[in-house]
Formats: sequence, structure tokens, C-alpha cells
Amino acid sequence: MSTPLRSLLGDLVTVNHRLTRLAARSTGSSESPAVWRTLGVLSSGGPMRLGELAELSRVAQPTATKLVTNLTARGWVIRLADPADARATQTAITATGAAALAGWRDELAGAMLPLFADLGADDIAVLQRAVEIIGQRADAAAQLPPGTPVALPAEAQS
Amino acid sequence: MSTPLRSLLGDLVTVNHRLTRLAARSTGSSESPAVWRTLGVLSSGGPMRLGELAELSRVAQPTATKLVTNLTARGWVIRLADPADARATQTAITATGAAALAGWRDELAGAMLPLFADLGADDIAVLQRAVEIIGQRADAAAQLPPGTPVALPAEAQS
DNA sequence: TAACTATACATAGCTAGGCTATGTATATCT
DNA sequence: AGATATACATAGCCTAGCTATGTATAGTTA
Repeated sequence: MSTPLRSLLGDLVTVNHRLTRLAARSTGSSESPAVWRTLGVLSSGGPMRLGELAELSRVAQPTATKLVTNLTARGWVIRLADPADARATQTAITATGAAALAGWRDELAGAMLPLFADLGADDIAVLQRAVEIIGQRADAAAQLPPGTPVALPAEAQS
Repeated sequence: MSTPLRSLLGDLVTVNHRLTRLAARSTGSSESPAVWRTLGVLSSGGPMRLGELAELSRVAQPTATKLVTNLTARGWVIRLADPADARATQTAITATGAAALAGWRDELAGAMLPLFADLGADDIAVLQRAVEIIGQRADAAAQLPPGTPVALPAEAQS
């Protein structure tokens, strides 16, 4: 039972990467996936500090800084001083940013619809559940202590 | 019924992108996802021409050239002259490359196992089916004529 | 067969995203 | 107050991705 799961996870990542490429090329949008991922995190998680954003997005802190700088220049996010800590800044998605995100998701979904239009109700349910499962694991992984690799060292795998 | 599918596809892409980031950071490997994607395509599709590889990987041709150049330097793929066409070259994965790919997939799966270890048989079946569905669509999309966006123009959607 | 067109790939040059290493300012703790 | 820790910024690098364009070979047609 454990071997199928191992290879299933390998397949899952591989196929997902292909889907991501497919999605990236299927819209006219020239924005990068990172932009939408960042907006997605801010949209679902609300305003947050930069370090928190980096962790949830699973990128290094300087990468988050770059992304936020770009997004700020575009007016899609704003940075607010953190009243409780002068070192920190809160980053929040703007209405414009939220609209752009929604627009992209809609465009994307529309672009991929023809490929998935023939799905039966069963398969749709499968994808819905898969999205739930994966989202749940991604959330869980994001809450590991900073710097912790997702993989536990071999000796920790009971 | 069609609206849920649209938003489901948006969710699917978003969550998959998070999974990809998670996977990228969960192994000690410093290789990029593109490397494994390319090897994956060559592994499952057999030796192929560069343009074919680019299409299947959903990247532009010069990007494929770069990737193949890097992989060749590493000994993970080889380029063979195409006897039938002096302009073209066949690219094939080497035994070393196949071993590296297998090793990475194993490492990756091992790294993510703890996150997915508690899945029940039902959920495993769901993920298996989801992998099938997505893989199928990715294949189908790859076979569209070159340059064709995944989305068909409105007037072509019979 | 010579010339044109099309195809397969390479090269150049750019941008963004990703990283590590390190700097700077503010909190916090002793 | 001084030392340490934390939050973020900056510098500098590499890879992945793109478009535009060049070059060599195939194919096609006059």
C-alpha cells in the first residue's frame, strides 16, 4: 500500500507541473504564475507581514520582497506600516489587485474549459475532492516551523 | 453546472501551483522543476525532435534548446543526428538521466509522504483518478497544432 | 536545375523569479 | 546599556521563460 502512494505522489507532482505550464500558456496574460500565486495567498489569507507571505507562498523572503515590490508598483497590493512593530510592514491586496486576480482566474478557467468540458459529474467530484486534499496539505505544510523542510529526516519517519 | 466547473478549474490551477512550490522546496535537490519536467517528457515519450519536445513541454523552442543544452552537459540526455533530416536532432534520455529522474521522484515522494500518509483508500483513489484526468488533458492539449492556444477561438467552439 | 519558400534549430538579448549572503534598523532580553 | 534576535532590504548571481532573428537544410516550383 505504501509503494503505490509513493509513486502516486511522484505522478501527481509531474502532472501538475504540466498543467501549470499549460495554464500559463493558455491565457493571453503575460503575467507570471508567481504574481497570481502571491495575490491568491493575500486574497485568501488577508493582509499579512512579508515573512508570513513568504512562508505561505513557499518562497524565500527576498523573493517575496521582489514580488511585493513589483505588485506595489502595479497598484495590486499596498504596504501598510505595522503599528506594533516598526520593522515590519503589512501587505494587503487592493481592490484593483483582487479584480485582476478574479479576471485572470476567470480567463484561465475559460481557456481550459474546452479541455475539461466533457467531464462527467463523477470526474468533477473527483477533481473537487483532489483540490480539497491538496489544498489542505499545502496549508499544513505552510504551518511547519520556518526553515523546516517538508521532508522529515529519515529517522523521524516512524 | 458550468459555473462550478469554471471555478473548479481556477482552484485546480492555483492549488497545483502551491503544490509545485511545495515539491520544489521539499527535496534537497537544487535542480529546477523544468529539468525534471523535460526528463519526464523524454522518459515517457521516447527520443524525439527538439520541436516536439518543446510542444510536449509547452515551452517555446529556444527554451527547449537551452534546457537540452544544460541536460546534455550533465550527461542526462544525448543528442543524435536524425538520419532522415540533417536539420533536426533527436534528443534521448540517457540511463544516467533516467536514474536521476527516478531518484528525484523517489526522493520527492518520500519527502511528501508524511503530509499524505493519513490518506484513506478513498482519497488515494481520488488522487489517482485526478492524475489520470489531468494527464489526459495535458496530452490532448499538447497535440493541438503548434501555436494554437489551448482555448479555441469562440467561433470554433462548435 | 536554379530559385524560392518553408522548416528545424541556434543565437542574441531581454525580463522575471528564484536563491544565498549580507546589511540595516528595530525589538527584546539580560 | 549592551548584546542578541528579528524583520526586512540590498546585492549579486543563476535559471527559465520569452521574442526576434540568423543559418542551414528540405521541399517545391518555374
